[in-house]
Amino acid sequence: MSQPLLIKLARRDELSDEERQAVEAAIAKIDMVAAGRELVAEGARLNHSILLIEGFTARCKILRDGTRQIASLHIDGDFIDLHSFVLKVMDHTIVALTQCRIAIVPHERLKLITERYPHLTRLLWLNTVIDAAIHREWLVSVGRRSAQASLAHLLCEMYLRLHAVGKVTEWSFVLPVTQADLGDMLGLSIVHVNRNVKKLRETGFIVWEGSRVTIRDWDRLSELAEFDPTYLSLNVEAR
Amino acid sequence: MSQPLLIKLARRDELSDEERQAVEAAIAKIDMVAAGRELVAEGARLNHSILLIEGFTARCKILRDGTRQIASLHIDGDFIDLHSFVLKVMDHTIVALTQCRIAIVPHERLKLITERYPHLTRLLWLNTVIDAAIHREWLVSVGRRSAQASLAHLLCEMYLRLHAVGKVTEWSFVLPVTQADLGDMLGLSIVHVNRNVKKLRETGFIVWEGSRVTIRDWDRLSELAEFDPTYLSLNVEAR
DNA sequence: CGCATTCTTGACTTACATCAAAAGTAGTGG
DNA sequence: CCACTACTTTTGATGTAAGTCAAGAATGCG
Repeated sequence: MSQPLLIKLARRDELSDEERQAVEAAIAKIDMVAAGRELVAEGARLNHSILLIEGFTARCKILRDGTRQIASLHIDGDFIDLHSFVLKVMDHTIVALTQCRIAIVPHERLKLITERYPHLTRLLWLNTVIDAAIHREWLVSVGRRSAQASLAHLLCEMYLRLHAVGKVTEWSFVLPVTQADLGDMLGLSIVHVNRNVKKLRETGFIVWEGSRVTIRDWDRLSELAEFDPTYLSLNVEAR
Repeated sequence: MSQPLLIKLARRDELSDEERQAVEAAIAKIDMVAAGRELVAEGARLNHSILLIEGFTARCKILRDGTRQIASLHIDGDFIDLHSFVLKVMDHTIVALTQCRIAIVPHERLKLITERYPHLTRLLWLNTVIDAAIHREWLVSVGRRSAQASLAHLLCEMYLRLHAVGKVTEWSFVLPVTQADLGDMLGLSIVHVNRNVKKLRETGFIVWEGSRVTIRDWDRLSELAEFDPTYLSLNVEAR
């Protein structure tokens, strides 16, 4: 149960021992990857998927003029390119924001899971559907929320997701992203991010020093962000 | 094979007769829904999924102040809330933009498919993963593309998707959305949409009269949009 | 210590929003 | 078939959130 993916899955539904073993058995090998490295390249044709065991990665699309849009952030236990199992050709890039420990899972073994473990298959499917729900929520931020509300929303999301895998202590967590990265997530310029982080700090709802964020007033922060955690599906259900 | 979902699946991988029958057998009943009606409400707990047989629907999130963000548009053959099969509680709303013919598919029958037809399960899974890819592409539009490029990108996407289910004749298709809807898709105001539709018309790459769009210069339109169709996975592969 | 990022702030510009109102289009019913 | 209403499209005038350019300060790293 050191495997954070198992923690993550067990947050959504009960897992049998057999299913836990099936997940462990799917892993072919473990690798370390340095910060800044590209884990998956857009256009690549893959025969394995990557499971993030520890670290932060970003799922992004890069435009011709060099600007980029980050579509989601991933943390311990996220099956970051489970997509490639059915997509075959990747439509986006995945980069490591920090040093990462990853597990390589051959598509052949995932196929076996779909043939033998329908319930586990549904839970993995759920994982990709939650990713889509996160994209939708980000779309709302970029399209309709103010810069300040978008930042607040991101902090609420990361707090809950990190909490779910045990990476929060006393309302405090590490978010190793630069303000340039934040701009690429929220569709904003660096300067505008900087000014709105400042405004958010001035509310006193959070303390944000370096890469450490501490939430001081969850109620008012989530109110400001109009945050509703439903999309993260953080409840145990028979699925 | 009247079922447009089967056309859509067959565009991505070969389907056996048994699988085709399994899809047909999953349908419990067919309903008609009037334009403007809400098909699925945010927060609803469902025990069936909806397959769109004919019509246009929008997947959207509604904010407190009444503004909304549309996260994707759906057409004939889209399994519009297959998500709910694993999510259980919906995080967004689905509205009918036109009159729609829909099929009701009980979750019980989908569960049976996951137990008996692993390959068909992977194809359905692929459907939800393509939805996520569409969200990502829209995120790029809203976050990083100009209003004009975003509009052009949307037209390219809808052209290819409608083409894939046989709803295009000679570069021409019907897109029954108002400029207010377009604003909600691209995170823009009605006025700004109107001005950019005008600019796009002036390029001569398209003709857009009422709800009918005709593409006159695909190369330059897709160039303007920086459109890459990879994300739609419109190729047959063993999945 | 020196170099490279990242953060911060100021000055100025621009894409897009808001407000307002006219003109076009479509559906309804008498 | 026309009159009525409701919605949609279009345009102008003006305001504002966010972008760009630039440069100094802080931070971190070899």
